[in-house]
Amino acid sequence: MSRDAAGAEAPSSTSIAARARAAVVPQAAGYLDGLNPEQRRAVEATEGPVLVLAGAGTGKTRVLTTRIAHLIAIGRARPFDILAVTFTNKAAREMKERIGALIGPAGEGMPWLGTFHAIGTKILRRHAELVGLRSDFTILGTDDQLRLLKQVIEAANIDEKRWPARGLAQAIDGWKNRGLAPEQVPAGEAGAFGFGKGGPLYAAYQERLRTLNAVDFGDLLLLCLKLWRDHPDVLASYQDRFRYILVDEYQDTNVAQYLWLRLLAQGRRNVCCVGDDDQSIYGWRGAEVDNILRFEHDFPGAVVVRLERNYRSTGHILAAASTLIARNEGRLGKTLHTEAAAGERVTVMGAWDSEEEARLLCESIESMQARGEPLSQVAVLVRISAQMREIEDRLVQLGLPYRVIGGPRFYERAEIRDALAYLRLTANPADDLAFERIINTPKRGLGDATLQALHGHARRQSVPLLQAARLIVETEELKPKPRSTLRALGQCFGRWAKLLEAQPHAEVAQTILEESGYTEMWQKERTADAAGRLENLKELVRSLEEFPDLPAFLEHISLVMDASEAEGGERVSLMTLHAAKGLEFDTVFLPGWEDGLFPNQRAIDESGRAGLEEERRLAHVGITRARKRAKISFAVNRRIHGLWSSTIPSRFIDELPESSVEVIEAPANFSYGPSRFDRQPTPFGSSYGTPGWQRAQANTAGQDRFGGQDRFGGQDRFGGGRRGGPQQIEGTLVAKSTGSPSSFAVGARIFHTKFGPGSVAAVDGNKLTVDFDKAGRKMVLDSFVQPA
DNA sequence: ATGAAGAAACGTCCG
DNA sequence: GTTTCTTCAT
Repeated sequence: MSRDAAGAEAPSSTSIAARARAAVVPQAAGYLDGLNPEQRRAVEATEGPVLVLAGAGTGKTRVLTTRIAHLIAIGRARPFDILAVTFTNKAAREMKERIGALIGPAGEGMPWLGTFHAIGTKILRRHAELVGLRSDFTILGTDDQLRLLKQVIEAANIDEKRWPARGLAQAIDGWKNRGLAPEQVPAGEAGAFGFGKGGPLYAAYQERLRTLNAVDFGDLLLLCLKLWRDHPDVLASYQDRFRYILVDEYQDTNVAQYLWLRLLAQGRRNVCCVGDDDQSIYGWRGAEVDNILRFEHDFPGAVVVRLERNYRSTGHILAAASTLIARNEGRLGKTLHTEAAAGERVTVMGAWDSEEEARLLCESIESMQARGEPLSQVAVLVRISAQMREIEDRLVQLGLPYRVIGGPRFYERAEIRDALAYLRLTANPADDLAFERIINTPKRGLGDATLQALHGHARRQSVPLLQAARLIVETEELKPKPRSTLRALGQCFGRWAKLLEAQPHAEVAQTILEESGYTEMWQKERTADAAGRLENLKELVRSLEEFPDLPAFLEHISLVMDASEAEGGERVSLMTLHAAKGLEFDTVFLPGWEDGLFPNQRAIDESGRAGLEEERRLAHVGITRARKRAKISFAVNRRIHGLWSSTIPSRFIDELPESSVEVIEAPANFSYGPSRFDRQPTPFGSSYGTPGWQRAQANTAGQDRFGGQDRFGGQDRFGGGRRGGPQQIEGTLVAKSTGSPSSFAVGARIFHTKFGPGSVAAVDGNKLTVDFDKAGRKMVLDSFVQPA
């Protein structure tokens, strides 16, 4: 009551009492100020299920954080009564900060704000015994998972060449994403891998995990489900504990996460999901758009709030994005609007090939820089990372500083994983995977033969590898040299473990890395990146200091994927469209809008219309990253898998509203001459989108007059090469790929290891267009197929 | 055990 | 075409 009054008083900050109160609880006052009516509704609808459909740039995080602040401020919940789940650590961190800013230190203690995985871990550690684990279980990263799967496959006597561990990992992840334990996998699917052994292999893998006292990422959720199903009392305690549940990015939840949430939400039913069906771009990772589309059905009586007022982009940008996304059928429907000015139109520009596209794009950035635009407000968003190289090359040439966002993650780097393996093994001598990783890193002469012997010994004595090493050196099984090396290694780990009790763990880590010879290994290597690796190791030791002890650090590191990249600096940002979600920039370049690349052919092949719609959402995400300028471009020729092929402008370009788009002609360039646009599509007002045009385009493309890479050969080549060109280029390509044209004829029956049987629909040199019985139409190289 | 040559991938990527 | 992994030979 009195708190509500305080809220109402807040606007009249002239009152002495209000000012005095604000000095004590400064953030409690006025946190609702500045919310628009819809946002306010989303914040104040505290009871029962709520779905907040938050379009791009509509203040989603603000609603989420204000809602939490509100729940605490009006006394509905204490910080530890609230479960708030996000997908990424970054989002969780951000939310913590913003809540802190709203309600002060009171918000610091939100123990249940975190990623699905972090919270799952926390719950599992408390009840590990109930699902057959010890509470100090280790969490396996992707690389460990793969190594383990390889062992499982070999143990089952299956040819790992034919059935790579990667494929099994994908299948298992897929099952886990759908909440399926080995015995729940549908019979039809279980046979999909390794001559019908997919199911048993999954079971064997889980068995191995159990004996290693380890879990993978999927298990963090799956085992929670098992725990709750087998122990209703435990479930009830959590249902009771979480008075309010909030979920960020609900459109990205997979089935397992959905089940996890639903079990918890069945308690008090105060669940608030925030998301945007138009920004669901992780279907290939198991996300189910359906979860958000079905929310009202799953939670009857749900309040649905739409946030459609956009605070980020100008009118034209919003119009372009909205018109585009309106083509999707599977959506709840929102229309973004803004009070901002119309601003600049979205530009669309064609380039001759990807190299020219990169050049024009970077020159455009350069001139923006000259006009005084900060580079930190410029981003280039590509569909696939392979597009990055050409753009990077160009940026380097022009001397424009840039950074790549979402590159290899810190923890995934080899040196970090090696170092972590040392730390893991010190903390947990039973960590066999860590042992295998470092037994011969740095090289110390312990090769396959030694490892084999160790494995045998470990199995016979049923002890972990490190323990086996200590035992085996007392026998005659090994030759003298490896025996003494191994003895020394075993003693090292014993010593380090003791040291851990006596010294600060960061110092011990430093000692471990030095005494093991690991740092020395990189110091001796004089390659360009060795220095960077040593720097990363230092960073690792430094970050260790932020944790109370080594186990806490190891847990953190296994859950935290990205060491937050050093922000700031005047740099152009380069990233994939996926990595761009949640970010915004004044100017956004969107290159590579070509059918096949974007929308990506594979997405369409594998998921049909759903795939196309996801690609369209990706386009929508791309455009809505821009505050002031969105610049789309495409190339007419692009090298795909090393072969030059002609491309067609993305169908998405045609779907943009003409009134918000401006078609830019590439600046005239000496190497082309005035006739360059003769064969260039004019994106608007012509019929280039028609099948006929596309066929015409595809046909001429087969006989390109000049190969992209030779374009700069000068006017001589351009003028003279017009007639002689085609043969020359064709010849080069064929010679470089296989040496002979395809021996397959149209109509021939073939077999492809990945796609199975099919019949040849078209032949182009050594490229075949094949209609596969199962996989549909695909382009493949003839060297990958054999006669059926 | 280490380097060179050959083969295969090459879609997006969080925890 | 480029990169990365594997395999083979030394």
